[in-house]
Amino acid sequence: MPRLADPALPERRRGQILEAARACFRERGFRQTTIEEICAEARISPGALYRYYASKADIVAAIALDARAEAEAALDQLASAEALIEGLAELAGAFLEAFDSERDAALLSDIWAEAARDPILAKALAKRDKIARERIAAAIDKARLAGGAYPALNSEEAAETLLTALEGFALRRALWRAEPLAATVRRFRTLALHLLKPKR
Amino acid sequence: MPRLADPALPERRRGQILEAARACFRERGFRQTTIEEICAEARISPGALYRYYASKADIVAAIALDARAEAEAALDQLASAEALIEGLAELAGAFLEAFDSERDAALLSDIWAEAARDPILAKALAKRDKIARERIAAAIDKARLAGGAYPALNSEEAAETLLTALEGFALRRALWRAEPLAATVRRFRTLALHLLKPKR
DNA sequence: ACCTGAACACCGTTCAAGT
DNA sequence: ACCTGAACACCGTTCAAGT
Repeated sequence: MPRLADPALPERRRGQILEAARACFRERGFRQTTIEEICAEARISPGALYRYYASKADIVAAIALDARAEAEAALDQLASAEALIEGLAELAGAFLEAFDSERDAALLSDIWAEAARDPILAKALAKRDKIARERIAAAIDKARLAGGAYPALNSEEAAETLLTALEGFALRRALWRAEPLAATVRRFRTLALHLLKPKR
Repeated sequence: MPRLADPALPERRRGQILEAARACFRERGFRQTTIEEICAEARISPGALYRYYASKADIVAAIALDARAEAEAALDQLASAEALIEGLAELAGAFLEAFDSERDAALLSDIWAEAARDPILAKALAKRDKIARERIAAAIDKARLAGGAYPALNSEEAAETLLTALEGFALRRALWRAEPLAATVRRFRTLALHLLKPKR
């Protein structure tokens, strides 16, 4: 009987559960998959699962934040990008791709629905959103010095408008998946161009 | 015992149920309200409710389509508007307002989450979306003749981008409700201006 | 033809008991 | 300290029985 438990166990279990949940959600969507199914996939009992996550919603929240973090890796590229517009287009591509596999589409709207009634998740999303907004605004300000953006532009506001449109595009793809991803990126690029750049 | 039943009854019952559901959703959100609560509010039994709606999801779908239809009344104003940009701003105001009361915020994301897995609802939303897109594109084309829009603009695509951003703005308000409605409308107006108008 | 409401099925969560 | 799995609570949906 060890006096100290394996200190890595909790993290391992949480990862194990999240991986299983992701697989199930992808297969059947958030509402259709049961805790029992996640448990089976993770080879763990319900009681054990609830030791590591307080609720099913808590599991979606964890997945949601992971997915956002992944998409935001593209923010780094933005800072070092030569051209603002191209950098933004790449950012859009990364974000759209992160939520584009067959079933993640439904996950995207589930996340928002969940956030609408879970203040903790909403706050966490808001925090990530703020980071993205600031980074984009900074990139706009930097580009402006080189004449790559309207001088009079409010960069904070423009950044938020771009993020807003990006979420909107992602949502549409989730529901209707009409066009190839590149076409959506091109639309976003056009928007960014009109919104930010003088002349055209 | 009448040979023919009251032919207005079904429609009356459906309205009665929808009204009750709306009240409950507004109060507690979609997932938190139970069928039993809707039944109590509508003064009807569960069995009777299921005679008129196939499922709880079916009820949200009906409310969703109603709300959209209401917001789209503003499309008529758009056609007759003197100035394109002002017309669009009014349209945005109407749409945002339709989903802006305390609890309708959550309803908005519920609708999308529901549509992500209910093809019937998704199709119905797509149909309404198409109508809005075409009307906006027509307004852009009309304004273009008077020099109110880029000559080279793809009006269909621009219309879709505007709708996309509008949905994105509505979603953000639903989650964070940071700013007054007029501020969001102003953001949307700026976007429309940059996207559509030559010069600025 | 329309309705009632008890019963059913399902699933998220808990907890007494094990090691 | 960590786990199991049966039991509980809740809720969407159905259906036999009424009028």
